[in-house]
Amino acid sequence: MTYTIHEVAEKLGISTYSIRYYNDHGMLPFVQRDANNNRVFHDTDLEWLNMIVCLRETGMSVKSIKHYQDLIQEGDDTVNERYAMMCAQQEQTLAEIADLKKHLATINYKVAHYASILENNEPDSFVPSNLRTEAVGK
Amino acid sequence: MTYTIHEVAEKLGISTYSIRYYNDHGMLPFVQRDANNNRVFHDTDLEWLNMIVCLRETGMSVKSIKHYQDLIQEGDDTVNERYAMMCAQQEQTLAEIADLKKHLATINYKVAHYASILENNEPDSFVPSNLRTEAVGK
DNA sequence: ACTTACCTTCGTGTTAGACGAAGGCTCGCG
DNA sequence: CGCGAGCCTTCGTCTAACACGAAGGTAAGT
Repeated sequence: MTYTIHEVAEKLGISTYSIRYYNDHGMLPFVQRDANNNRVFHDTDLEWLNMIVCLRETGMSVKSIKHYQDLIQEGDDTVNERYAMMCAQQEQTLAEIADLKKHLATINYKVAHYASILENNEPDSFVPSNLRTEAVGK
Repeated sequence: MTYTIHEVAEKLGISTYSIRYYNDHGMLPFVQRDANNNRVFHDTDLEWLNMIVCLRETGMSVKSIKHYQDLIQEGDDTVNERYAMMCAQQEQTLAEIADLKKHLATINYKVAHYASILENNEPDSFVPSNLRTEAVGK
């Protein structure tokens, strides 16, 4: 099964620009071409692209992903480093999730605050400054 | 209690560049100055900065945060819109957490994969291509 | 007097693309 | 046969949200 660049873009929810970008920057090597020089994507390419998307969305830089890809090319001697990279990514992602949850709590508080104002039709201004009521509660 | 820009930067874990940037771009108005024109931050400023950090880290653009700040300035008529903004942010953050968790599962899989290779001292290459073994398993 | 810490404006660099322009293939359609 | 569609290339500009250095200035602390 093969795919065009547009099919891949739609399947993975990314733009054709990004795909070309990843390909041009060595993160997605071995993409074949047809007689007209058009990129031809196989399922393994899709899997790799999926991994790229995963790493990007968890905050890994393009440069590091390229390095990771290079390590894979270099073979089994690099398993240690690859392992370390994935562990680091794992930790970082856990930390980011924790961070987001903390921020979510703040946002939830704001939502509740506004909801109560709207429900009670009770204007927010029994204190002089808006700043006061807008302060982030504990 | 007042703080210098450096104290605030350290307290909130952001750079003085960012603070000046936020201040210059209208997200953090009302920051006072002393006789030497140095910024003087009060606790309400810290609270606001904290909110800015929260919104930024959950993906809101500087432009939108500025808009949110403008809405607050405009007073109680804008509570509806502010409520909508926070709800949107809430949803978006929930979605991002879900996304990260999904990606984390992929990364966990990789970590386990490498860990098993390293534990068994079993090289990864009983198949010809590295690509095969590097493919993201379901 | 000197260092330090702050201020200003100006300008460049960075990342990860998004996007348009120009120029050039090739395919299928009428 | 000519057309448009879809792909390709290179080149180049644009964006967000800062990061950072330079230059030039003020003011306080030692």
